[in-house]
Amino acid sequence: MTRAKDDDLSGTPTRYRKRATLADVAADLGLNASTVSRALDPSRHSMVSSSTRERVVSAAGRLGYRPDLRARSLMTGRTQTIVVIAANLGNTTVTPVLHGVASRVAVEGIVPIIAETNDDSAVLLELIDHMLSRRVDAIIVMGARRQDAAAIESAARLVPVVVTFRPLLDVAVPVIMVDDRKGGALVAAHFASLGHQLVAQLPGPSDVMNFLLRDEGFSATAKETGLDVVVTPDEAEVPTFEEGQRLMRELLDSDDRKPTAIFAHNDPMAIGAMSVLDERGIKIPADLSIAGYNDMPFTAFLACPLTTVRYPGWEVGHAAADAVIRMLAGEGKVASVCVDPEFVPRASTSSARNRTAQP
Amino acid sequence: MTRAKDDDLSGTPTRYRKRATLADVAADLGLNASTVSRALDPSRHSMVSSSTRERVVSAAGRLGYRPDLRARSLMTGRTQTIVVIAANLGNTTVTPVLHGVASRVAVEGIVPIIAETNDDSAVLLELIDHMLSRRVDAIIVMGARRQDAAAIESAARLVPVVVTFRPLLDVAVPVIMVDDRKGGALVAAHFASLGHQLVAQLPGPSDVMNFLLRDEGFSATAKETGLDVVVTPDEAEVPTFEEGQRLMRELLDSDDRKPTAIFAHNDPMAIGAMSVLDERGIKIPADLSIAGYNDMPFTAFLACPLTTVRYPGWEVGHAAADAVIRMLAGEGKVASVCVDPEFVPRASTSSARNRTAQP
DNA sequence: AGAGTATCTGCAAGCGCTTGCAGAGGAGAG
DNA sequence: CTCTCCTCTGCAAGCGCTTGCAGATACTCT
Repeated sequence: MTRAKDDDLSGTPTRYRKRATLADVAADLGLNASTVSRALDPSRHSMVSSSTRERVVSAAGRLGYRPDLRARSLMTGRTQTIVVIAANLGNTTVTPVLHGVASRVAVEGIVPIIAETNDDSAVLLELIDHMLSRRVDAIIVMGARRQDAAAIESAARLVPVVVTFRPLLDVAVPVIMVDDRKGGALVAAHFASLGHQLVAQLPGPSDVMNFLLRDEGFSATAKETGLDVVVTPDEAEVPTFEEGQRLMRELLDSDDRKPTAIFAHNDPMAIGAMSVLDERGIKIPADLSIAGYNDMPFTAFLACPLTTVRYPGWEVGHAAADAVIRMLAGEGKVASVCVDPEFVPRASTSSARNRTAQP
Repeated sequence: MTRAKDDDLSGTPTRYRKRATLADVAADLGLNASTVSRALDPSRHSMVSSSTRERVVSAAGRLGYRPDLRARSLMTGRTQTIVVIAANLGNTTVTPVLHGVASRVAVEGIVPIIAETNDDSAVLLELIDHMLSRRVDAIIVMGARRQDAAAIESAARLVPVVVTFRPLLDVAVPVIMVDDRKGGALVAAHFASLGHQLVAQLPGPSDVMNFLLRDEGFSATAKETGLDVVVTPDEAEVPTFEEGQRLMRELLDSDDRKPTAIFAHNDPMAIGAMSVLDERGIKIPADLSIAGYNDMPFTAFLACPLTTVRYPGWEVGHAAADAVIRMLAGEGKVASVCVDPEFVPRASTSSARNRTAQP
């Protein structure tokens, strides 16, 4: 590999302009690079006479000078970068979190960069490693599974790290989470209040805390309110539309007693389940009530508007960013945060009273 | 500002471990940093004896050494980074594009980083500037508007830049686009084939090429097939659910003749329009046919499954990444690409024959 | 045995920036 | 007029890495 910058390009039709350096603008003005550096930095403005400052600014503009952030960060020790690592950007629930993060870090002059793991632990590890090599100032992990805890803690010895979106228990970093246990409880309480007696879940993968907690909250409240829960034989490998279909089919095809209300652990799974019910001519909510989780966009406009639980993503992202920024500022002990979800009843759940006997 | 790295942290409760450098592992082994550097780089492996190579690898592991990519890139001239700047990550259509990009660059050992403009030109310019300062190797712009062309061309003099997702005409960089003109034409042809005679559009903002082209394609084919098009008084400022509602209301409330089929320029607008129709008791497709654009997830499971046009996002992303990578490789003239969209008929459009007279 | 050739390692420069220190020059005080 | 102090600029080191070159071994061949 030759020294790419000048050589590689020289023979090719497309040429990219060489970038002006601090030394270039200094030379242009017969100044020293250090003076130019000071003149261009607002916080060191005052060390330079206003006349040279003006000359520097104009020359920098003329030459199209842009500071090289790599070189700068090498000296300052800060890259002014934080990275948020998401499992899957296609998940509409993550977007508000990203926006919450962006809105918090923007005021610090920090640019968040985003990376995606495709929900693959191996990719997560690689990405963490890569970002450490890149010397990002902090990491927000949005897509962790339980087995990732060790890697996260190890990264946390090097830079501030927080875990959010998918919480982890017993991890030695701040966790910014939504109270999914309460979310699950809300759904169970709703089912109970509608008079259901036999209900079931379409559980997401239990190695993701969110789903485990939804299950716990749902089950606990079901017990308290005397709701009978059909144990679902299987859980989704990934919490998707397709897996929702599969689980719904399994439930329908099993020899178990048939529940009158179903709690799908997220909206895509609920919609998958609804598509199966539609196939089989089972009416929602007349024959079967169904609730989802997350309040995805447009869930209000499905064939049957979906009862769900709103995930307060923006708030979560904001809190997560706030946590890493405080850690960056040297604040010693940064606390974990738990945000409340909000129940959103719609038409897909209804009273169990006038239900016909099970087929 | 003091030298942050060591000083700032020293007094605080949280301490972050100092990172091992090449010099550290060299010192540990009594070697020179250059030897360690060579031992750790697969492509220069062979310049170093296998015994020292093993010692180096083990010492590097023991000390937790991670190369500093900033410093490396300063020497190599490549950051191995490309950035994709999207307008809005909440738009589910962008995700497949991102995945297409990622899948193409991964094989080059390049990590794509993602940034978001919130569809704000000022933010786009800032972001481009920032990424140039960061010395990213290339930029993929996914959220451009017409007025951004100059800034994009100016960036393109420094690094490879391609424009995609929202194409720009007359911009001196490769454009990877979907043939939205054809997409619009497909919808008009569909309406004509169903026997509609009077139709209308809910247009997206015309300073975004996609919408302009959809309009052109739709209008041209409408003319060819003898379709009469009600001129919509207004266009959406942003192509959202809410603007879809607003435009639909305007159309319904105007004194114009009432169309029997509507082409909303994207799915969220179509869904907004549907919500208004639902409010007013207008049945889809019995009273009014409606088509959207993009084939967002779950549009098949709306109250009325939506006829739409699939946006081949993955293919677009892949092609865009391929273009910048070829530019990076010094390939002179990289061509623009135009990918075909795919028509997806569903239940929201139907024959106009047995339509009642207009109210 | 001596010359020639691989093979391996070290040296030092330099990527583009920041920053402590020192020096030049001018202003103000005595 | 001298001494001090302040303002402004330059010098040089160094952040952590790569890389051309040179030197030191070890190995082959005649």
